[in-house]
Amino acid sequence: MSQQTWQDREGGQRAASPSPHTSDGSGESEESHLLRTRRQKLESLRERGIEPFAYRFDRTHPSSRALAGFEDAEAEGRLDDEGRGERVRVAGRIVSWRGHGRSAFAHLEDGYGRIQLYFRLNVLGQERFEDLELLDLGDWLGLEGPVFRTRTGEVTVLVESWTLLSKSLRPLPRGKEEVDAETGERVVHSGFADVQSRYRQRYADLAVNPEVREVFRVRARVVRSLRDFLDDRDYLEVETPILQPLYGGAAARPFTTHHNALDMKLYLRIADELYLKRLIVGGMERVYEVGKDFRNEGIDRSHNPEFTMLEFYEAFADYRDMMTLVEQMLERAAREATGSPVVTYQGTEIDFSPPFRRVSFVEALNQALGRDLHEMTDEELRDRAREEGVEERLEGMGRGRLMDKLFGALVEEELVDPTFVVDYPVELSPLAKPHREDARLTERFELFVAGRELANAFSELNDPLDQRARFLGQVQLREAGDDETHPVDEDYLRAMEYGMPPTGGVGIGVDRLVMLLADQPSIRDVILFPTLRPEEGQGE
RNA sequence: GAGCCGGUAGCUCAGCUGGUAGAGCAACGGACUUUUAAUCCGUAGGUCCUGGGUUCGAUCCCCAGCCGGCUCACCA
Repeated sequence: MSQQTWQDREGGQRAASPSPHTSDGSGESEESHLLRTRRQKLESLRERGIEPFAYRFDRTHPSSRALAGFEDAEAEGRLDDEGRGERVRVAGRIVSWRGHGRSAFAHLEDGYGRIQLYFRLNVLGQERFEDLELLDLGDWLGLEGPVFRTRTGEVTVLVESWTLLSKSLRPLPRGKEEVDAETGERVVHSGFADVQSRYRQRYADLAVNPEVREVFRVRARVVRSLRDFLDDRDYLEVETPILQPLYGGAAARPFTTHHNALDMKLYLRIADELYLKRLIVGGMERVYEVGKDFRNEGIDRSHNPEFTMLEFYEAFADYRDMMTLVEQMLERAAREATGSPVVTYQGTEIDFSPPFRRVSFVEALNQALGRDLHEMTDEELRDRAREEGVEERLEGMGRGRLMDKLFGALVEEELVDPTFVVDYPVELSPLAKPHREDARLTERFELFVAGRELANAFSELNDPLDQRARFLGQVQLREAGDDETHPVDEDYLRAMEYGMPPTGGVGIGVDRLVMLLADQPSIRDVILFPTLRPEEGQGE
């Protein structure tokens, strides 16, 4: 928003009828005015010999400890004659300011909370008190002084000296808030609410909305809990390629990129699966990986193009063993993230206490269809999918995908409490072992919670001949027009030919788990920097 | 992708049947040495998302587009 642009406009028809509020070429936007004012303060600070960007500060007390320390001292009668507790050195960002002539109150926010500051002319001296005029909301300050309690009862640092740690040159989009005297609720009078801006400028969102920081603390606890759970069971954490010459392990469209030196096309992985199972072949009996997968598909409140997946594989286990593991793992994650296995998600209680409900894929779908799936032709399935409002082009879609679409349309949203859907049709699961009792099915389960898929697992297919046949079946589907089929991976087949033990494997969508445990409605709320269209003038 | 809702000051939002915009907070100047949504006096700040159209006149009505949110459908 340059001055030039403004003048160009003023030169147009508007100039014919100038209003008293229209500036005459010296005009600048409010935003640039705010920025300019702060830069001028920065210059003034330097002129007064104050370095606006410090190197370090010795903090003795996080705000929370300064508050607690004073209250302890007060309770134990350790305050001095003037009612003051120990001297503290605190540091943080100025988030409110109330000037009173020869004194001023402010609030300082740090990573542990907030504490009030009290500045007085006769404590700081004329010069240092006047320097305060060059401070702004958002500045980082280090302060030293004794802690006391004000007449209105708030524990406060009486500032005896202060150091500017970093000058803020851009005002934070901070609103005002108060606590309702009657209800005790926090009322935000205005704030940083524009969803797009909050994701785009997550730094400002975090700075202004403390509850957002808490979401990401929960996220860290969840991920640590998952790792601890597996580490406790002698799993080894590994890292496998993100850049892959061939993608696989899921039905999804990949991102592609290019390596210049090798002059070759590379894919960003859509799943960790095939590499982790190669490790099982190699004798690493229990492995897991937490990392980003990338799928070149739509974005909505439960899908981000890059997302975090946990996959773990255990030799000598089958999918029933893995169900038990998943139950235990999620119960622990819920407890460690929220303190209870029962969490409230968007107003609905969800209980992660084992055992989870189990329903058969075919039975659940048969019930929803009112017919036996196995007696329906592909064409009947397609017609039914169309009736149920599946709006995709169904023509090239194989039988498996049709069933999956129908299941998604008819059954998934009913699955609120953690529910294992078990024994998927073989067409849907090219990497899963055939069911030991019904060759039309595979030993596979998906876990649904709150109507969304949270985990996917199977008794891993370890017969290389069967695996090759399944891959070839996928090729046929691709030729029929399905663009989310699994490609043939010869290297993976070679690995399996060396001999792969029976193995149970699980994939868990970590972002979605965090959504549940942090009670967040959108995946973007649990990803610090979600994928967004670039701002104007950036990117392509 | 479809439907609904929205885009006005740095932030949060008003703006009547069409007469070229207001408030609170933030900012700036002033008063105020225990305030806490501090208060009081004053000042400044706008491509009303973009482009067309209708009209004497459009923030407002019409059309198209861009961006976002929600709901529905789908890939974890």
